[in-house]
Amino acid sequence: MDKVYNHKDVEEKIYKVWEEKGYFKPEVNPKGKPYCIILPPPNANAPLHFGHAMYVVEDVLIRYHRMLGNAALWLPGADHAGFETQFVFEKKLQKEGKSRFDFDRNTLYKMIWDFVQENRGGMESQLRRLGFSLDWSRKKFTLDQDIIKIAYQTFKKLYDEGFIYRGDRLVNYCTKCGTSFSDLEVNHKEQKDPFYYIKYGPFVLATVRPETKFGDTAVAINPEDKRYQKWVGKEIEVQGVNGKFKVKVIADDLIDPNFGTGVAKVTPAHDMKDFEIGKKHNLDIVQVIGFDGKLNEKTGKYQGLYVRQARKAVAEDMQKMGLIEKIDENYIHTIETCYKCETTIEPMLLPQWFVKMERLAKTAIDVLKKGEIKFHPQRFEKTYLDFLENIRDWNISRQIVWGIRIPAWKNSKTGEWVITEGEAPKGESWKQDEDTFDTWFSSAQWPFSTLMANCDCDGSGGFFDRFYPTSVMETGYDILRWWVARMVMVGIYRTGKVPFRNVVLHGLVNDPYGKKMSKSKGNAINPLELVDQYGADAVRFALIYGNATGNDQALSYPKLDATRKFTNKLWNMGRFIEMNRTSAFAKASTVAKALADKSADKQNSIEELLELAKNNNDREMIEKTKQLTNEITKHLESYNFNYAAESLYEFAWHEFADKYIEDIKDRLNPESYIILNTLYLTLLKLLHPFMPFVTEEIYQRFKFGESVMIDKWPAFAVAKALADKSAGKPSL
RNA sequence: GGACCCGUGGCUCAGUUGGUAGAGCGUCUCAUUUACACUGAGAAGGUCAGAGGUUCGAAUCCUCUCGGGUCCACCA
Repeated sequence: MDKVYNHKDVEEKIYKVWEEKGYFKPEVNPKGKPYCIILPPPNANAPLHFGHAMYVVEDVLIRYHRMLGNAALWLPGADHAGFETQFVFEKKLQKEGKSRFDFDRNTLYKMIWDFVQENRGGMESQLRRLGFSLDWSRKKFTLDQDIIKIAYQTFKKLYDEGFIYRGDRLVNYCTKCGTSFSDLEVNHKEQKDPFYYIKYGPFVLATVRPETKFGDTAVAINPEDKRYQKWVGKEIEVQGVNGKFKVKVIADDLIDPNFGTGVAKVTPAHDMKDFEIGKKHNLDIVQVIGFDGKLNEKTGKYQGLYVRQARKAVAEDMQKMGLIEKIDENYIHTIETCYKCETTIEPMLLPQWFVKMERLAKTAIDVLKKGEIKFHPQRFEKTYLDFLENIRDWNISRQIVWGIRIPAWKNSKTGEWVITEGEAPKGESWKQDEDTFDTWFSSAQWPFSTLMANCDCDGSGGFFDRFYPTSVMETGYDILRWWVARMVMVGIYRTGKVPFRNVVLHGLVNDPYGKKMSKSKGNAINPLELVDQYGADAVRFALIYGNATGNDQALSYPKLDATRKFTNKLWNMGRFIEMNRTSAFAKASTVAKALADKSADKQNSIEELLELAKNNNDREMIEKTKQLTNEITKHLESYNFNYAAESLYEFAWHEFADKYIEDIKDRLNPESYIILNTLYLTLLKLLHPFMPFVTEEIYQRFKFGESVMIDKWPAFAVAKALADKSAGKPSL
């Protein structure tokens, strides 16, 4: 063995062998209990960011369970990331002086498809570099035909059972991106805007949006408000910039009598709350802003102006006409913006496909309360419940082409809608809806759709039957609502079972100064650069060590240095043991020599070793290793990865190397050597889920090519040894 | 407006059911050329943000305050 461990000589070579030998497949343990994690599918089009490196937690779990003898399946995939990807692609088009409107739907789709295919391999090879033991033979893409088919079936089932409606409802619309969004995709931002107190018939009312006045169809007050009660039910005449108009005065308790003047104009077509009021009171809905973000023909001379321009123009004209009583210039309120381009969201009346969420949410709440699903750390249950208990219907239509086109056909003659599993209805005059599904609609089905779309090639039944519900869903807490909660709802709906038993959430990896990494800020660090520099094992260990599950962490170079040194320490412990092999047996009997050849590397149970050990320090070390094994097992079972990593680090370095090896140096004999060797191999096994490469490299050198990856977890070995013993098999 | 997280030695963070404060890096002293200088032995360094409470005992539980961050929210 070389003096220094060099990860560059080891990692790619080992990964290749693992993959070629099929070690990533659950078939490695054909009779094992199924254990399954579905990888949160990264965006097929984008390189990995640091969040993805946190999937190391999943690899730790998978490797641990594989060593326990489970049929461990970690299923990879890629997400088409509908809107995200189309957004990136449109930017590229823009640079070339083109726009999406220059192409028809199919051409555009094909162009994005090719664009994604070009970039797709990058993400997969990056996951390999991190050592992730993913079963690549089972990988899926959200736009695979079989996955699409399953999404269609789910949509149809939802439709047939009354969960889907086409809503004439206000949606969050970004006039720049040209699509609507779900409520989750909208950001809220505080902003200072002029607050106009305008004369409105007999009233004065406050508004930030005088330009929507053309769409007013009522004036509202609180029913308890004595000041204005006499006007309720009456029609009033209002002087506007385009002449006089009449509106009704209504009473609604959504109006806060203490806000502004206690009077509000109601513009159902352009305000979420006004829309609610309008529905209750059967008000007309008059749209005055178009999908291009400009005022329309109903606004007279203001037609063609963008909202901001129109606001200014209308306010100035009102000022001239003496219709403004005062302007509060320091009014701070919250506006909605597009999470992608930051344009102010315009609530728009646009028929969209909605999923009724209330009943679905209830099932997802129930499974948590019944304990069928558990969160680690538990505090995230609160976020989950908060979302589900206040859920609103989910707009799943997007006005983009990159995605799964909604399988809904409208009859142009009758206006009737037909939902299918993808095939066009028979007969003429059917036209398919132009919209595609929200990406999260297909992502929400990922645990079951990936498993349904995988057949089990040994003929023992479908993957779905075998691996669903999956064991663990591990992802960043930032997509708990977007993804985890929706997977639970849709999973239960479609299959009758929870999609996973445990949810493990990891935190964000921030830059070394604790700031969120982002491409636009220029502080994003590519995880692969660190893998090059420190080795995958060190990067993996650094992400787990010293950071409680679910907490954010700042990337730390000193920590990476420490973990890299740790890989070298492990290597040199091995080097010491290897170098002393011959000398330890030099004066030994023939039996001992035989052990030196092969049997010294044999898996021994702790109990067998204790029988062998005559030296008290050896006996103590055996006990300590046994304790460590139990401790690590316990920590992994409770998802306390950092405890496990810390215990391993402390034990390996300061107990095993600093004390035990130093002590044993001067008294090596065949017995003590066997103990040393066995305990060291045990340690490698315990470390393997965390540091797969260095442990594998050493293990294979010690065990003549046998792989630690598919060897058994020490606790298992202990139990097995005990069983063998009671069955009368000889020890050693 | 609501919720959550964080505030522990110079820095980054652990601290698992409450039981005399821990790690890595950094600093200082010493040792050794050793399996490993990507080393070993040892040292200094913390009123655990602040205040109050529960308790025999609180970094840990409760209340409040201050500071940093995140998420949710239809006040026109």
